[in-house]
Order: sequence, then C-alpha cells, then structure tokens
Amino acid sequence: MKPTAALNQPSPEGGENNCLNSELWHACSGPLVSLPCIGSHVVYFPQGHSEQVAVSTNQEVDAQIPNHPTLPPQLICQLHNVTMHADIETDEVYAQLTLQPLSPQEQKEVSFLPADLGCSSRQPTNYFCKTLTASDTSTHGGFSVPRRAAEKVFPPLDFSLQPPAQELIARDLHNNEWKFRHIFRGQPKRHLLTTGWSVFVSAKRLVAGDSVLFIWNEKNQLFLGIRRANRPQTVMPSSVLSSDSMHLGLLAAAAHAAATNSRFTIFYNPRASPSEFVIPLAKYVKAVYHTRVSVGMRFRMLFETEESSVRRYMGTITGVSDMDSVRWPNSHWRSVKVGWDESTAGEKQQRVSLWEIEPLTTFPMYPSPFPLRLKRPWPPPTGFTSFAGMKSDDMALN
Amino acid sequence: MKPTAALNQPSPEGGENNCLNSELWHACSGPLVSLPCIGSHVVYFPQGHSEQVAVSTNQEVDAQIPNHPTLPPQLICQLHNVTMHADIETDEVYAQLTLQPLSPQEQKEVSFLPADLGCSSRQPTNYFCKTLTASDTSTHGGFSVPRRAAEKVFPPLDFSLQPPAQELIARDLHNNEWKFRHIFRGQPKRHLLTTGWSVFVSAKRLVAGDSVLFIWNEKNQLFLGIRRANRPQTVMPSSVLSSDSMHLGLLAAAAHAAATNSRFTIFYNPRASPSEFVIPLAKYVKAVYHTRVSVGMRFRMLFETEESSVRRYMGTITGVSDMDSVRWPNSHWRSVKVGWDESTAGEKQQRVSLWEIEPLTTFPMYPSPFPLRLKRPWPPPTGFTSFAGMKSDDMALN
DNA sequence: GTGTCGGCCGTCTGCCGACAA
DNA sequence: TTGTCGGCAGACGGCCGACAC
Repeated sequence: MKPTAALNQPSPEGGENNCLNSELWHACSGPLVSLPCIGSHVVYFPQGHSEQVAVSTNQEVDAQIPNHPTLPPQLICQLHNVTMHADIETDEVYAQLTLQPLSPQEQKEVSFLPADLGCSSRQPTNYFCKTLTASDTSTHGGFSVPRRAAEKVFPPLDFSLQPPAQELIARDLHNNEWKFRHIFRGQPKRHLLTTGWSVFVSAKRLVAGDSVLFIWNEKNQLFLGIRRANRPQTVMPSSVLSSDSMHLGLLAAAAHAAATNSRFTIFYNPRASPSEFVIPLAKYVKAVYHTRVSVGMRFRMLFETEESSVRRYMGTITGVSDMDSVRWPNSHWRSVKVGWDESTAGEKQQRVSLWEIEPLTTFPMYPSPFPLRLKRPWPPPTGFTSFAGMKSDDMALN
Repeated sequence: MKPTAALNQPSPEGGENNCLNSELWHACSGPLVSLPCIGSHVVYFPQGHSEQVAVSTNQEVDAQIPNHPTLPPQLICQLHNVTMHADIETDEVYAQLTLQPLSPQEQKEVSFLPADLGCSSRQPTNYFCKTLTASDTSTHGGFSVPRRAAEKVFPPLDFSLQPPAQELIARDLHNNEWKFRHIFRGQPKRHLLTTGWSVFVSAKRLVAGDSVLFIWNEKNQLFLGIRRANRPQTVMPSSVLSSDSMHLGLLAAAAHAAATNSRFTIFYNPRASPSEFVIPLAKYVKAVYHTRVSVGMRFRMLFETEESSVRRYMGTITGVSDMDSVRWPNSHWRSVKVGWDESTAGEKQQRVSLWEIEPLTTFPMYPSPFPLRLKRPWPPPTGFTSFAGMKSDDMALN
C-alpha cells in the first residue's frame, strides 16, 4: 500500500485537470443527455441510481435489500458541482455530481427558475459521427471518411498537391494526441485516414460497429471521441464490493446526506444508465404537478438512433402505479406503465417516468400565464411525506 | 438494459462453474494466503474490509465517513460459503465469502476447534514460478524455462528426437487452454517455450517483471497462472459508485446482517488487500486472549518475497493502542505499533494486528495442556461491549 | 545456467487503385 | 459515394545458435 498511489476523489483521472472538453463530452454522451446547471436545484432518485449500479455490475437489484428507513424516494438537492470525466480504460463518459439535500426550510423557499430546465448541453455543430465498417477496423487498410463529413470538419486540403494530403492532430477526452495522415486519393477520389489510424483502432480496441466522432471547434481545434456499440455488457462484475453492498452504500450515502444536510457524491454514466436519475427540479415539478396523465392517453418519447440522431417513438399509457410499492411507495420513478406502438420496440422500458414522456394533449400546457395547479396523478395515501411534506398547492412557478 | 445480461451473484464468471482449481488459485494468491474452512467460525473486521476497498479504488478512507452506530469493530461469523474466482480481465484472484454473524446466544455456545486455525491452503508441490525477463516478454523470442523447473513440472521430453520437443497444453484459472511448443535446443542446451508463447503474453498483457507459474498436479494435468508485479495501481477509480458510498455500503451490509443475523457477502482480494480481514476465530482468540505482548517486545512476521517464497522480518513493538479511537474504539485491528529492524522495510505497515505477528517469548505458548487465561493486552475502557460482551475469562479452548 | 543479441525467413501490416454496390 | 478486394512492398514477428555473464 503505497501512499503515493492515493488519489483525491475530485479528480479520478489523476493527471487530468477538470478542463475536460465539454463539447466533446456531450458529443460522446449523445443528443439526449443534458447535465443540470451548477448551483441549480435538482431532484435525485435513489431508485434510478440503483438501476444504474445494477446495470454497471450486471446484477439485478436484490429485492431483499432493505430500503433505508429515513430515505424518501426522491431528494431535492442543490447541485454544487458537476465534473465531466471519461473512463481511462474504455473512454466511457461519466459525470461526477456533488449534491446537497435541501433542508425542509430551504425546500419551502426554493424558487423555480425557467432556466433550471437545463442548460449548455447543446451538441456541437461542426462534427460528424461514423459507425466503423469492417474495412475501417481491419488491419488491411485505413479509415474511409464520408465526403461531406471530411469537407465539413477537417481543415481544407491543399489541392495543388498530388495527391492532396495533410497531417491531422486530434485530441481525445483524455487530451491525448492522435496523429493521422489525411489523404484524398483513389479512383473515384475519396478522403482517407491512413498512417496512424490503425494505432488508434488498436489502442482504443475499436471493432466494427463502434462509432468514432470528430469535432472541429471555434478555436480551430480538432477533437475525436468514440462511442462503443451496445454489445453485450463486458463490464465485469466488480470484485471490489458485493452488489448488495453497493446498493446499500448508495442508499446510506444519500440518507446520511439528507439527515445531516451535507454533500454527497454520485456518478452518472449516461451511456449505461437506463434513465437520468438527477433531473432539474423545474422539469420534475412541471411533469408531476402541471401535467395531467391518465390511462389510455397517447404520448411520445425521444430515443437515440444508431446514427446518433433522435427519433420519437409513440405509445399509450396503460397504467399509473408504484413501481415498487413495498420499498418505494409513492415514488414518481417509473410510475407510468406504457405500451409501445411498434413491435420492434419490445426491448424498451415497460415503465417510464412522467418527465420522460411528452403527453399528446388537446389543450396547450405551456406557455401559460398562470401556473396550472393539478392534483397528483393518483391520490396520495395517508402518511405520504415525500417531497418534504410539500403539497401541490404550495407549488408555484416564479 | 437487456434482461439476458443479468447474472446471479454467486457466479460472476458466468459460464464458469465453481470448480475453479483450488491448487492454482492458492499458487496465484501466494504462500501466505489461506482461506478459512467452510462452516467454521471466523472474525470479520469492517476496518480491514474498508482498507481493501480503499486500495482497490485508489482512495484514502475519508475520515468523515460515519461509522455505523450499531456495528462493532469485529463480527464473529459462521462462514457459510467460500468460492474462489479470478477477474476476467486481469486474472487477479479473489474469493467470495458468505458470512453470517452469530447471535449473542450462539457466540456463547461457540466451540474452538484447533482445526479452525486454517485448512487446506497448502501450496502445490510440483510447481514453479518465474519472473519474466525482458527477453521473455519481447516479441523477438520465446520463454526461457529454468532447467530445474522444466525437469520438475513439465512432462519428460523424448530425447531420441532431434531436437527434443513436445506440445504442452496448460489451463489457466478460467479453464482456458493454452498451447505451447516446448523445445530443448541451443548451445548450451536449454528449455524454451516458443510457438504459442507470444499469444499468451499479449492476451494476458504480461510485461517484464510479472510472474508466470506452472503447476503439474497429481492427475498429470498442467496449469498455469500469472502474478502481476506490484506496479503502480492501474486499477481505475470506479466510475460506478463513489468511494464514500462504497465504504458506507460495506458498513451497512455488515450492520444489517449483524442486526438480523442474516448472511452477507464480501470479496477478498488477497493480492490487493493489505491484510486479511476475515480470520479464523481460533486464531483471533489465541492471539488476543492467550498471547502477552508489551512495548519493547521483539517479534517476527512473515512476508512474501519477490520469488513467491517466504521470509521473516524482525521488529520491536513500540506501542499498543487504538488505530482509530474515534470511529473504532477498542478494536484489535492494527492495535500494535511496530518498528522494523531493516531500514529497507520502510514501506511496511507501521501498525499490525496481534494475529499477524509472532512474539519472541522466553516461555512456550503452545502446546500447553492448560489453556492460558491472560488479560487483554490493555485494560478495556468502560462501555466496552465488543465481542458481544464476552470477557476473556469466559474464553476457553476445547 | 540463462539473458540478450545478430541473422534469417515468413507472415502480416498497410498503402495503392480497381471495381461494384 | 463508399465498402471490399487483389496486388505489392516493407516492417515486424518469431525461430535459430552465438556469446557473455
């Protein structure tokens, strides 16, 4: 046990400072992922956190894990810090969030700024993302760059050269440099990355089906990132801590922080987590208190496509109920049971949360000069003390 | 989130059953590591478990982590199950232990069988372990087998062939087959592994300084394992759960199990953990209640050498006190402060536990027809309730 | 007894345009 | 427009004994 091997929590990458390229991080995490603003109010769901841990450890959540007696199904927190990171081994993007549960007094004084709905998570404009072919990853050749992509994001070639060629230098999430020979040749002419490409492929252990993306930012810097295909989870079950202990640990950390109004730290893995479990408070309030849903109602929901773009799937609400009425009664986490229109959507969640869906209503919910004050979608049973006793009638948008 | 990706806790390796080769596991874990017997009584130390988690996550234990109010510094448990495993990625050996804390009533009825001191952890006899040289791991050539090692553990060559050669098939901890061409050639003659060796080196990502070991068992089967050098921890800080949550989780799991007398699961990584934190009850009782230690006393302690053998280091006891008097008062974990004779021992622990050392006394402690009934090494303060209120005078060896 | 090297051959890497989808 | 292939040249992998420590 060498003392020098110890690292401090805030910077798991060690040598890397916190200036990790935000544009690149968001490009890698995908078009649907946004991070709440530092300083804003958010809602944290232990259930959702538990789901992420379950996926990451390849373990189902053991139904025998007791819930922490004092931990409500959601905590309203102030988001003190957000840092973006990438796994050293896999380049998987993740974020570290520092949360501080609000005291009951603070919850009453909370203000809902419209800006809290999310911020600064725009996808970069000058970028492209290509799914690698067998030829791209083979040792036999280089990388075939789609023509429009090359013209949009790579520096222009000097076509007086024969053949036109240049050296590209791109930096990844760890700020490592990668050099490629970019050449325009062949019959018909095409853009290719040759020398340097295979080193990159083997270093990142890319296989056909994985995606690579390039970004050309305003400062004329080139960045590149990777997005691995959803191949069957190779994430090993951790040999550090039992799955049960991990689930207990996240509950204990949140409960302790809530009891003492102190800060706690969580990791959010956008590519692995089934759903966001830290969402802006305003988004939660809008969805839970200002949206009327009922069985049979139609809705749509956004999903990411293979090509890193967005498409809507349609469905029908088939029920509204607790997902886990024993351990998490009165939780809004995945309280909506849904059916999907397309049969190919069979692998989609059968339960979603209110803030994930967009109900198709005949009357406009927003914008409205007066905040709508609707009842909770189903009647709260006695003893309902979540949301710190705040009743829906107390809620108002500033 | 595909349901098929879910695995059950007991077999993290998935396809691998629990018949993992015990001889090979122990050879890889080293000569000092022994696992308590299934069914026996053991003592579990949350502090030690926490140390292992700290090392595995490259994090110091945060002093602000609250201890669980009801969790004593050690739990007497029955060991219900032990399974040996190896990390899929790194081949690092680890064991999964299922523990059940004893009720106060059970603790009073506990019996101390001498056999509980440990069992069946003998090192294999027909084996060798070699630290890899630059030539061994270079792509330029094969593996040079020490002559005595080859003659002892490899099947004999047919020396009528010119040159004498054969194909060796060895299985690793995951039961994967590795084939090597074993040849006896050169001037002077030497044993070499050629074809197949470089595949193994690159697959296991071995570098110079790592060790490889071969075992020839009674059933004439050949096994091989690896032991990586203690290079600076490349174990990434987990992006799954914060270090704080992990420490809270292991405490919560143990506390919950103790409160309900139910089973809990822990992982023991012998190569990573600074010290064993699950030890046979008899070993604990002998060390804590039947050994007299005092400041100034000389002792010796076993350490593993680079060559996978054992050597003794000498030292002097410089103090006996709580390691963490705030969170873990009256714990025997690392209660002994020591100084080491050799200046090169500077990186050794400054604190050890009683059962790790062998005090040099002038009177024989064992064997003795009468159990010695000594006082605790330092007076227990008021409110000392660990070990379930069992006083030292209540202890006796059967 | 064994670690490293020069020599030598064979395989594979990797760049090229051809060709077709 | 771009995925895959055959052709080809050079780099590297990998087997050998020489030699030194």
